[in-house]
Amino acid sequence: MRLNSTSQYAIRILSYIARKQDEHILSAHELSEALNIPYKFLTKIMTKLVKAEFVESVRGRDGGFRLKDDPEKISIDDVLNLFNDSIKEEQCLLGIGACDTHCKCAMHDQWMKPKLLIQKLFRESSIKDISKKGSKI
Amino acid sequence: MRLNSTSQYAIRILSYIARKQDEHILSAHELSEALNIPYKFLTKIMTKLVKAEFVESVRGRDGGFRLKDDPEKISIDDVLNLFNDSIKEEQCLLGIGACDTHCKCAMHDQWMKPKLLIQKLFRESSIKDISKKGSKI
DNA sequence: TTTAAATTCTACCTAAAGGTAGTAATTGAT
DNA sequence: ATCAATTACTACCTTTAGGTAGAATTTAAA
Ligand code: SF4
Ligand code: SF4
Repeated sequence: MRLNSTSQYAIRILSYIARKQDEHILSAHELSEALNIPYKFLTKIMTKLVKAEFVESVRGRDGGFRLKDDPEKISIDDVLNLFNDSIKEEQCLLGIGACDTHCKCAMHDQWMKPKLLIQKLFRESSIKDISKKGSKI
Repeated sequence: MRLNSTSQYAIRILSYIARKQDEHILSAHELSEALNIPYKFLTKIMTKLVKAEFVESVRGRDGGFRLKDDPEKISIDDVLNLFNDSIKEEQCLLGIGACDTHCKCAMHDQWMKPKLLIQKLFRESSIKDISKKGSKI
């Protein structure tokens, strides 16, 4: 019952870039060290973020990464979707799925509340929100 | 962001046994077919449930499984704990952990609400609750 | 006492997540 | 032109979750 590591890394990466990119462009080495993410694994995530057009890369010496869009335009849910890790409408607690109002497990209704809260949290939080000064990434 | 298959299976198994055990003892074959869980995988889960003393087994011909305790005494959280799948106090959204009130990510406070709701749901729901007639398992 | 239906044990297999290694390509600075 | 710092690409490795196979053990009934 947790986000997978790759999604967690991706959110922290984007958030860190958002916070620092006005000072200087961010290299994979800096990101790896600052965020304590294995370098080789980080570069793998970066190429996914580049292909998904969340960030754009500058190759060659003095290269690095910067956000392609404004950080308030990227929601957490957008990022999670890239890694198949968001909470979908049909998300089921017991893995049966496709139940309806007449036939459902006893936990279904209680499961809706936290589920909707999490969906809302992911959809309404942007990378800008979580990159605010003073907050941990 | 979901329960692992093994936990889901275990909850459904216990719930099914709770509902049917007054009629007859439940064999692995019946459970496997009724719940659509691969037979060999189910028997593996059953031995864990036996060792954890959620169910007791009757070996040999006409054997099977029955609950060891009253179904209202087994909470969903108890079951999830057996499979390292419950939501812990320190459960973190971004995987950084060990943050405090002064230093936390921007999502921490919003994450508390759904997290507490889910904890409550798991702790206050028993196998009896979810095995009620008319509800899917 | 044999048989068949059941659980239990040990060992293995497969797929996915998480992570690593090495090399090629790009590019600014010297 | 060369070099060093950088991203991009391809391929592999390790761990964990999920699942399978087969034989051993137990027991009620014929
Ligand atoms: S009723 Fe229960 S089993 Fe059915 S879809 Fe909802 S959570 Fe899943
Ligand atoms: S503040 Fe954020 S990163 Fe820190 S423990 Fe809470 S959820 Fe995790």
